[in-house]
Amino acid sequence: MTKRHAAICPIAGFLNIFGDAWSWLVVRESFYGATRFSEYQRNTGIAKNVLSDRLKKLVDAGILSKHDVGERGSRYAYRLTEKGESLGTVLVAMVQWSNDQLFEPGEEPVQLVERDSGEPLLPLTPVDRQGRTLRWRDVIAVPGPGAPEMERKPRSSRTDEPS
Amino acid sequence: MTKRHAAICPIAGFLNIFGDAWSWLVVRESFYGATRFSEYQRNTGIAKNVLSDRLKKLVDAGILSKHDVGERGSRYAYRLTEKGESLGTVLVAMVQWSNDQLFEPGEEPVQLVERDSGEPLLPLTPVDRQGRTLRWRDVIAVPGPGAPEMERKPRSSRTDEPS
DNA sequence: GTCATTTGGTCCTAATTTGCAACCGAAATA
DNA sequence: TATTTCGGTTGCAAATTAGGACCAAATGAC
Repeated sequence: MTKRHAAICPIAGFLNIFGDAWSWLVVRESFYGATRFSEYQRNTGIAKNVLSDRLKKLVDAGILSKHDVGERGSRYAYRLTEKGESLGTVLVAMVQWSNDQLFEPGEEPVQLVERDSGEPLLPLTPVDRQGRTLRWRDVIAVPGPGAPEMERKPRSSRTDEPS
Repeated sequence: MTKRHAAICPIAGFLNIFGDAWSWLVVRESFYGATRFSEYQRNTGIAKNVLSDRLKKLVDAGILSKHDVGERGSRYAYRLTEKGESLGTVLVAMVQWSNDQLFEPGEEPVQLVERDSGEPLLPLTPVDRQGRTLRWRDVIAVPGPGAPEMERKPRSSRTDEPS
């Protein structure tokens, strides 16, 4: 994928890496333990040429790393980097949203739990520096230190042209 | 977008709605306060026919609702539904990841803060039912009550053919 | 040593999706 | 009555995707 979105916005930056039908499914498979080309292909059904392209791009983006494993033939393993592992938050947020909004209670195909106890996770919740739980409606986005000179009005808009 | 991913996985379900270059940017604009066709178009640079298509699909998916606003001419306003508002968690997770991994410290273009105090949010953190903070590496996905009969081995794989 | 098999791709073509520009109808406004 | 604005639709060229054929390297079987 060519860079489509101006990188002046964290969401645009995120979508430049993951804003297509397949890249995030590859990330999911990596979290579920897939490492091999054929494994990604079987589990996602993605076309080989597209998978090849996506793996290259995820490696370029520093999400996955590619390792030569000396088994018979030319074999490689893809693994999540630290940068890739740190996507766990986003993955969990997506799974919780889908479980809540896309499936009936009791019909969730996947559940998130603590490894040892099997305890389910509570919904992710915003917390401030004092440790106080916030309501989502009280969380807002404001221009950060690296914001372009023309600042965004709270809850208003500004341009984000594709390149 | 036709349904590409089998809906047996929350991530696949999520990507069936948001797995393209533009839909999530429309969601972002909605969170930032955009309501009008022309506003989405200006702020994202998306082509009109594609925007028209994406808005229809987001309305169909129950993420946005379309309202006839009786201003001059035929004018409509799109607004996030409750289902749409509940995507805030995912949006925040994405923004936090991007700020951490895509920008240098001090270069973040957007910051998440508590509305009244201006306090920055802490990173989203998993918590169990006892209120204990968990480490991400201890959070795992297990088959849920609606899992297909063949169960997924922990951190292993299973098929997810596109339709 | 030779043959077959597996993995991890590349290449080609057809179908689909996108970007872009032109056009259009309804309602207000001049 | 003519003009403007909004929210689209339509048509076309360009880019991207899906699907299949093909292929090289490395091993194991014979």
